[in-house]
Amino acid sequence: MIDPPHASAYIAIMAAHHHHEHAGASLAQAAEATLVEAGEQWTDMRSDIFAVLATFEKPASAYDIADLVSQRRGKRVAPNSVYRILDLFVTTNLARRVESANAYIANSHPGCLHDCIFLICDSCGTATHIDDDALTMSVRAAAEHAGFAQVRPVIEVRGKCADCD
Amino acid sequence: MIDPPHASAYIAIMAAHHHHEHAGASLAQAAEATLVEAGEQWTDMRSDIFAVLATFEKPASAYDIADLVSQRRGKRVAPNSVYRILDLFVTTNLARRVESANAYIANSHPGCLHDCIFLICDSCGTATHIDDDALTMSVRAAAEHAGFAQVRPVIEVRGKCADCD
DNA sequence: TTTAGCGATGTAATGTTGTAACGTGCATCA
DNA sequence: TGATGCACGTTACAACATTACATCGCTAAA
Repeated sequence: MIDPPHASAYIAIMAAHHHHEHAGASLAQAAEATLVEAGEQWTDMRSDIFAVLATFEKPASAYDIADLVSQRRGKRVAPNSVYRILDLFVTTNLARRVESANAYIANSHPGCLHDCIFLICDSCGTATHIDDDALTMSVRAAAEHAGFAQVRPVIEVRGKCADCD
Repeated sequence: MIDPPHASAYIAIMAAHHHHEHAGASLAQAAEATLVEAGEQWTDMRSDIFAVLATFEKPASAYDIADLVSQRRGKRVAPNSVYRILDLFVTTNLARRVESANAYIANSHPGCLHDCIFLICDSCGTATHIDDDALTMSVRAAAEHAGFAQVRPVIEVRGKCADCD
């Protein structure tokens, strides 16, 4: 009477569900296109912040980003400004906030919107993500069944990654 | 080839899976028993902090708790002390940290350990939780499949609750 | 060509959340 | 009675986030 875990289901999905995993310049281009598509401007500041964010493979705090962008520009950029732009990125799906790390990470496939599941290593801090729409849809369904609307799932898993284990 | 959402599955579980939902004095007793069981002391300070935490129906920040406990005792209790005890509560499963709110909430059924899914209303801040072991096990399985160990899922859903919707 | 409006960014201050380091009091037990 | 261990106190600070307001540059209407 209790469903088995969905391991087999998500393997099938991972195989079935292909989308572009951008990196480097390709990613920046995709990000720019997405922002413009959303009616927003792709400014130097936004470009720099996205570039810095994209270099991280672990979630980056707004302050980390502020420091690096400051270096890059030879002029102090206040956390404030970074937050503004990160918020924009999050709302336009160019970046994600990792709640359990108070930090942000670039979305490697902007334009393609779905909930994703982050895996964050407690040792090395690196984050990967997996896309399992069946699973995230189930979480949404459960929340909606409980009377929630305008649902935004936050699904993160802390643990030890394969390298650190 | 893609599993349907598990709405029906979790309904079955909610019906099948009964455990005590404590409240008030009963909850405090259960908390005390659990702490002692874990080889820890149930001190006045811990009792006060748990009592204050349990009065909230929305996640409470360590600072909120510090203020109320300070009032209750007529003497300033530093956030520091509150954090120490909250950490203890979290490790002993008397309380949970709500990552997306940087806050804590009493576990209404300590002793019964499983991952739970929090629903937090963006309007009124109230939090409820649902227990869907099939779903949380699936999340665990997905993370483990990706090579993660010592997995600790963080599953929270932000949205509008039925009252605020 | 001014100038009013608007969006993006700068600046400063402040608020909130979380930790580190070290000291004190108190119980237990050799 | 002195050593040990644990709980808690105190202070300082680090990290994360927001608010309010100023400035800059572009563009569109006067």
